[in-house]
Formats: sequence, C-alpha cells, structure tokens
Amino acid sequence: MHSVDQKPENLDAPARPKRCQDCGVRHVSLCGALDCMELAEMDRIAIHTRSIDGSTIVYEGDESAQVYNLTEGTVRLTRLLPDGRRSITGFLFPGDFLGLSCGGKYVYSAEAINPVSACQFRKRDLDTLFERFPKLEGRLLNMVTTELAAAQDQMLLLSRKTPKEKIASFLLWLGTKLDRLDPAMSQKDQLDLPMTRTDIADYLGLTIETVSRTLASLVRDGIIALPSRRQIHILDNEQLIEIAEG
Amino acid sequence: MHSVDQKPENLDAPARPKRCQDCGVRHVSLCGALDCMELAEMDRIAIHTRSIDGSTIVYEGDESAQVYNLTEGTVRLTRLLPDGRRSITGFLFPGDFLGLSCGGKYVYSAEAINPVSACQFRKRDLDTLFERFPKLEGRLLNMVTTELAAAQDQMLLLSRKTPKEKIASFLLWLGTKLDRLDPAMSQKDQLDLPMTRTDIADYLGLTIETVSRTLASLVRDGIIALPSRRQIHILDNEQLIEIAEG
DNA sequence: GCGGCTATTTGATCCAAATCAATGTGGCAT
DNA sequence: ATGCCACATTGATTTGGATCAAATAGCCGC
Repeated sequence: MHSVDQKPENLDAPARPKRCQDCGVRHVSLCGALDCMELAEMDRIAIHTRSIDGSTIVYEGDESAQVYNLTEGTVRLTRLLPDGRRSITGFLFPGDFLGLSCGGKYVYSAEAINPVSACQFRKRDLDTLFERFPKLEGRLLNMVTTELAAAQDQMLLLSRKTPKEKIASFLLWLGTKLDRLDPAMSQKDQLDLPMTRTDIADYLGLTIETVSRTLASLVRDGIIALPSRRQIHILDNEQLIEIAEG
Repeated sequence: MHSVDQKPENLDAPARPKRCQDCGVRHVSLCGALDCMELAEMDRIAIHTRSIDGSTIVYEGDESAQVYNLTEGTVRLTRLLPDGRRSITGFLFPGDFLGLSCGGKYVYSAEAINPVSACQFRKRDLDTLFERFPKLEGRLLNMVTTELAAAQDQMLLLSRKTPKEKIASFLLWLGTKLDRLDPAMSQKDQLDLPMTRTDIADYLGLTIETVSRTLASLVRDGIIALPSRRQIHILDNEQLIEIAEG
C-alpha cells in the first residue's frame, strides 16, 4: 500500500532547533502557549529527531511511551481498516503535539509527508514536568479540546457535506493553517499543498478521481487556479466560503 | 426542524444527586476518576439541574460559561449546516462532561433525548477548583484525549465504512456503553436504544431509510432481532464483530 | 534529452445509497 | 376502543460518486 517503514532516526549529534530570539531557549513550539521557563525546561528534556519524507513516526497499536512536538514539516495521522481502506484523521503542522493520547497504545499511525523535525519526550519525563509546571497540563487540555472541536467539524464534513463543499472547506482550512505557520511570507490565496491527492481523498472521504474532478470544476468556475500539482491559487475566496457551507 | 427550545430548568429547590455509599459525598460521576475529596468539593460548587426529553441544554454558538457533568439520561451533540443537514457528533451518557470546550463559545448544541440530570458548574468555579486540585486537570486531559481517540474512530467510520459496517460498529459501541452504565442489570446482548432512527442516521452519516433497511437485513441474516422499535437483541455477536471491520 | 516511474487527469460505466412515495405501526390523549 | 400523529418500514426510481480504464504530465536519474 504505502512503502513507509523506517523508524525515525535519532541523529547521533542531535540537531537542535533554533534558539528563541526573545529568551534564548531552544524551541519547543507550543503555539506560543508556554512561557520561557516552561519552554526552556521542556527543551532540556527533549531529544530532537528528524524523520524523512514518507517515514512512519509512530505506528498504530504500538506502545505509546513517546510524545512529540512538531517543529518542522507536516505529518499525516492515518487509520486503516484491515482490508486497506484508509482514513486520514488529521494533519499536524509545526507546534502540534503527537502521541498525547492516554492509555498505553497509539491509536493512529503518524507519517511524515515531507522532511519533519520534532522534539521527542519520554512520557514519564513529561509527567515529571507536569508536576513542576501544573499549568502546562491546563494548556495541553486547551489544545486537545480545540482539536476535539476540529474533529467534530470534520465529522460534520465527512457525514453531510458534498464533495464540492468538502474541497472548499479543505482549501479554506489549509489556507488558515499555512498562514498561521508563516504569516509574513504566505499570501493566503496561494497554497503550497504538502500532501498528495490521495492524502486529500483519504482526509475527505473521497476517491482521488473525485478530488481531481472537483478541483477541475472549481478551476472551470474561476474560483481557483492550479499552476502546478502542488500549488493552488485561490481566485475567489468569497465564493469558496459560500460553497463551503450551503 | 426540531421543536427543542426550552432552556434547562434550574429547580428552585435543586434536586441533589444521591450520596455515595462509600464516602458519603454526593455524586459528580466522573467515571470513577476522582477521589472522595475531589468529588465532595466538586459537588459543593455544583448546581443540580434537570432537562426534560427534547430540551436543548446548550446552544451551538452560545457563550460557554457553564460546564455540565451528566448524572442521568442521554444527550446528543449536534451540528447543523445552514440548510438543515445535521450531524450528531456524539452521545453523552452519565459520567460524561459537556461544555469543556475552550474558547468562549459552545461548538455544538446539546439536546436531552430522554430525561436528563446533570451537575452544573460555572467555568470559573471549576478553574478555582483546578488550582486546589491540580490533578483534576490531568484527569480531564485524559478524558478529553480518550474522546479525541473516539472521534478519530468515528471519522474512519464516516469516511470509509459501508452502511452495514457502520450499523454493526454502532451496535457494538452502544452495547459497551450501555453495559458500562449498569453492568449488573444489562445483558450485553439486549440493547435499549435511547435514540431514534433519525438520530442513528445523523450519527452515522446515513438516511433513516438506509438505517432501517440495514437493520432489516441484519434481522434477515439472523444476527439481530428487533422485538420493538427501541429494542435490539444481538443474536450473533461474533458475526457482528466480523461485519464491523472488513 | 531520454526512458521509466508515479501522480494526476479525464472519460465511460455502474451501482449503492439517496430520494421520492406510500404504507405500516405503536403510543397516547380523548 | 378510536383516532391521531410521529416514527418507522418498505418499495420504486434516480443519481452522484465509485469503479474501471486509458491517457497525460511531471519528475528524477542517467
């Protein structure tokens, strides 16, 4: 199905993320939710890891002893049915956490869809940290709660939206995500897709053919342009919003 | 669409939940995750409320100043598209929390589908409690994380399972839920549905006709029986499991 | 630039589930 | 009991998106 079976490599001399300009600590990019002290401490116990394009970072069903905080790149979370049908339950971007799930096992596989860097923590180290910084847990609670709300949006999308609405919602969502990553550089109307059509299809509960045809129809209507396979220009944001919701 | 527009009634002399046999405190049923001290304190700041069948407890988009802990009954969480298409993103049972979502607004409506009792907290009271019992937050984090995993299961179901697989998964899931509520009384193979066919359809991303037909086909295959509209006997659990996953 | 490979697009056909349309059933108020 | 009404089932028809099947376009190593 997918040839992705390398464990992430912990480099011998681990590449460290850049230091924060403000406070001098290295970056665990927790969406700006942490103060410097917390950042510094989290960084102290982190191992910096890299995963190459296509490699699997965690495997569905594996013992979940590690938690990751993504610092670079994009990760897809996948679930499989025994016969190979696949669902992508989410994409992770820098700042997102991976592996927080309670209980002993990961409930999804996480695969790098481009070169990824992450800070890796042992779960029990993190627990120790929670005791020293009780507010950390509250911040994570907020993050997970936000994720849950997003998951519910996705359920509405998957169960009740048409392919056109799904694609429109997806493009708008991706726009805000990419914009948040680098507000300076990105023009919100010019998306660089990190994922393939297959990924989009598995994220939206469609086939690649339907994704392709739906994008084509949006091009025909002058709402988007496809300068290349991995680029999408949004020409008419207003109308995209209109399509996304009845 | 649905004639559900009564705010929950805070009874003048609020009915208090039963005291715990072990420790004498009143029940905030947090899935057994709390110790007696925490329970007692949570109970102290709770208002006990009741909602009648069909009433809406919280409205999508409303200011979310209240958190509820369900003690009796069943609640459905719904999201609507502007044109009325509906998705039920989950059902809540006694012990479940409602309204934890961060940010200022509820992201779904919550409706009682039978008579419901709940302990109601002001969010800021809960925050105060978190400071006194820092572990509480960690426990909630675990609960929300578990919910998130369930949400991802549901995404796989919605996007990639066939109607038959959806119904089978639903029945198995409901069985474990109802069983957990009252392990003594319930026989796991005899389900009392709290929800209508429409609710099931909106939960599984199907139409009521398809729900009805699919149940009928399971009856034909001798896998379940429908003694009445709100009762389902599971005759062949093994096969139901087999159907639920390819 | 030239194969060779994979991702993507496009076209033709099919089928499962939605929609449309009755019909049946159970619960409840009178 | 009776009638009413919302809920549920069952049947007929339609259709949107899946599937099957090429064709095309990038992209990489050489």
